[in-house]
Amino acid sequence: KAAASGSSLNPQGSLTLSRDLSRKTVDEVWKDMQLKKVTNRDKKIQERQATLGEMTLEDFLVKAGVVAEALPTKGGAMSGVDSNGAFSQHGHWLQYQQLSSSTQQPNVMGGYVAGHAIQQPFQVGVNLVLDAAYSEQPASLMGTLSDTQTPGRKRGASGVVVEKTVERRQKRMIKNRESAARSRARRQAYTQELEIKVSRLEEENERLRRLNEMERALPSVPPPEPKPKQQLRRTSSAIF
Amino acid sequence: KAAASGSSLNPQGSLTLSRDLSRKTVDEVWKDMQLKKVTNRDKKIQERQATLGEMTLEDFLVKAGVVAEALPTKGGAMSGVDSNGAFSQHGHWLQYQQLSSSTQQPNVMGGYVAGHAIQQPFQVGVNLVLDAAYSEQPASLMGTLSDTQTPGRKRGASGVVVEKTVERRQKRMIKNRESAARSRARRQAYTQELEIKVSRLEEENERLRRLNEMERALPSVPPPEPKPKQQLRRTSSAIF
DNA sequence: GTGACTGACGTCAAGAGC
DNA sequence: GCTCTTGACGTCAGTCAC
Repeated sequence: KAAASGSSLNPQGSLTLSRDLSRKTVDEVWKDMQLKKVTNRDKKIQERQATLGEMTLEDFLVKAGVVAEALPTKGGAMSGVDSNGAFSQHGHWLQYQQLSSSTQQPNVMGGYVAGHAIQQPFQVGVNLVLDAAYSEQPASLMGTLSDTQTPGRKRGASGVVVEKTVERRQKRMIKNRESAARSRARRQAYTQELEIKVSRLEEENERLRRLNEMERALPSVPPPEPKPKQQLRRTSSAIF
Repeated sequence: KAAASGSSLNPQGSLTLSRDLSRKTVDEVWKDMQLKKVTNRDKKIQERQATLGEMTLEDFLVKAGVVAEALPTKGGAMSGVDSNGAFSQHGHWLQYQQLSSSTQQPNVMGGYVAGHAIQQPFQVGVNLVLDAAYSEQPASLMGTLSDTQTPGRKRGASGVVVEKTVERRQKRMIKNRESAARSRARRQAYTQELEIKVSRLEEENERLRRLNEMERALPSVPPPEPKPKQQLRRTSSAIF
């Protein structure tokens, strides 16, 4: 295993290629839709169109019933998709995510479960999530602690507030997304550069070593041409 | 910007530390829950909205329906939760994730949904997921489409099938997670090594260069001390 | 085909800098 | 306070090997 990866690991002049370009097409989209992403769309929707749509989600969560009203966006949104165009380009639209957490914060909730752990082998734990939480919390057990966060206001105004919060958060996310991309690119460049540097240095090193040896052997002879190229000195002579 | 990052970018002997250990627990979970889950949840939702009509609804429906039947587990599951106990310790059970895609493939999709979770042993299944949310949808608008796709078998068996699929997928995910971690570690080590190598080479290079120079100056003298440090000679004599 | 590895992305949480 | 950046993680898709 390691070996295999090794090669790729030390690619020296490597890759990264077919990335942006040939991205996805149907499947991707599909996938996105399916998995998480589906989300995105929303995002956009929201983003731009925002308002309604956005809310909607929220609402949805909050109260499913309510929602009804919002959506007529439908198709439009879709097409609109790119509207924002920030980068529509081909691919990925973006995704959005959801919100969720919003309200809830760390602690509170208490419960919750899960945790989880991580790595290694096994564990499995399970969890389940429950989510209901959000929507409904009639919830069973957990309700216990919970519920309630957002003590005070909630329904009435909350919609608005929430919306705002969500929007904001989302925006941040987008920014961060871009930032991450930049960062990644940078890092990659850095690594590549390191590789290059190493090879250059190694080479140079070898050369020096050889030269040294040579010099030791026959002291008198000056380096024939260490760096010929360097030598092209003044062509026309600037006249200082 | 770049500058700032630069420093971090070229850390030379750097970090990476608190990694495995202090992992998370609650939050992770939380997050996952939130995000994905939610997402998923929304996913659905949105789909609708967004695309609107598209099938999502269907999914929804389907799912919902299915879910309902399949998993009434709800609470039960919850409690069951730890059953496996791998380690319950305090926390973590693990997360679950959801799923979505499963069956669907390109085309048809079927819907599906939800899933859930679990782990290992047995699962009991359930997971519930989310759904409930959905559950509700008697929804207004959507009822429209309808139900049913998945021509062939569906209800009856599907639960099982789905569950199986999900389980599998989940397992894969875990594995992949671990693998990714390994890969990451490896890569990091690689980078670090590169950095070290570069600095070593640079140093060596300098040394060689100097040596060379020296040698050129006084040909006859053999290398006085290639490695001065080694020599720590007498301190006090410095009387120049 | 199943499993491992990895490139790429997105997300989050800390931290730096303003 | 804010943003931007980055380390770390998880996820997905694709590849290579068994």
